[in-house]
Amino acid sequence: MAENDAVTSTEPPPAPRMTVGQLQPPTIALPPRGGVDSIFSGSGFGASPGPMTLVSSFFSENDPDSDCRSFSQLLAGAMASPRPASENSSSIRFRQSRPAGLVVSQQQGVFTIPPGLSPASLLDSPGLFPGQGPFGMSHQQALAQVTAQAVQAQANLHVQGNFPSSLGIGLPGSAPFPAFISESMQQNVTSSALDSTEIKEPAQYSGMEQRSQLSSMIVDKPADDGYNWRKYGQKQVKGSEFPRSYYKCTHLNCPVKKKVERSLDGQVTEIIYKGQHNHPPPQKRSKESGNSNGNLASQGNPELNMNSTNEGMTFSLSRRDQESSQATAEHLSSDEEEVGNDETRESEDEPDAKRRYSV
DNA sequence: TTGATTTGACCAAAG
DNA sequence: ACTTTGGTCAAATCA
Repeated sequence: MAENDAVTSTEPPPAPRMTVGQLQPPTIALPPRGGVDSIFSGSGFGASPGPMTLVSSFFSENDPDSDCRSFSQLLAGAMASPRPASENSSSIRFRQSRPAGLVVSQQQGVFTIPPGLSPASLLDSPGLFPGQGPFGMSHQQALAQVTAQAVQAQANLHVQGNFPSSLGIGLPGSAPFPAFISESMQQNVTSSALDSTEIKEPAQYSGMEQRSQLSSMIVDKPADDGYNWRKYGQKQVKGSEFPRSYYKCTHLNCPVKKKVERSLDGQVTEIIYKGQHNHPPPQKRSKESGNSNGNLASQGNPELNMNSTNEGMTFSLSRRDQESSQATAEHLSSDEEEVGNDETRESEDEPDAKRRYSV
């Protein structure tokens, strides 16, 4: 499965995911499938506009080469240096990247942002920008910048209504984003902007202010999916140190599923949504609201990343990841060991996959 | 007692 | 065609 050295644009039909980690150009390639379209235009409900929009906006907007630091760029910087394509492979992604550093999935096409995450968290998270950014700015600054841009993008989206998807936060599962955003986005969701495989958004945000706003927003509403999920499986993914949990939307006919990877601490390293909700999110906080994936974010863990793709969105990055990333950045060469933190310790203790994460 | 979670096994897809 | 890995199922367990 890791073979896509190229961009995930051609990810498998099921759930194309975009990962941020990629050092690739900010452009996010969406699956040919129009998943995005479908998502947005498809079922209006949960179909969430993807957070990717948001993210994508920053990424795509900024050229990798351009001076603007796009999220991806920042990430890239954090990652230290782009790894060979082969490393980008999903399998490796975790190995090196994850523990190492950004949880941000290195999967191509998937880009992650802290999901429940609050941008603030993001900012705080050293993982993204270990030490100092390549650009000379501290990772926090970089994050701030990125966040600001993201926020801006979101804001713009809202206003424009074209971008609905970006905030997709409404996402299928629910986006870890601020509820209000999610809702708004959902309402505004339109497929127009998302039709194209590549989503680009201008990132012209002045910055800090927005960032503050965004942060506030996010902080206020950590990520709540708003949907109820039932766990139906868990598996240790090969390149990952953390197990992946599989959830289904408990709604009657809702086909939506999501994969959540959590670190030992219970922090979500990555969340991938698959499918679209056929129903409106139970806005009331169901038990799930705080639990499944969203709960992670809700839990207040600073770590969250979100990736959205046509059908699926991925959220990743966790505090530990960030931390790890930091460490990783420093010790890129030692891939898995980088995570010398709790997780590592636990991992060692329970090498096997079957560890349970209290959810 | 019911529903959710856990966990090993099975199946399918991809390499 | 085989091997590996991811995803899902289903029985057992727990709350």
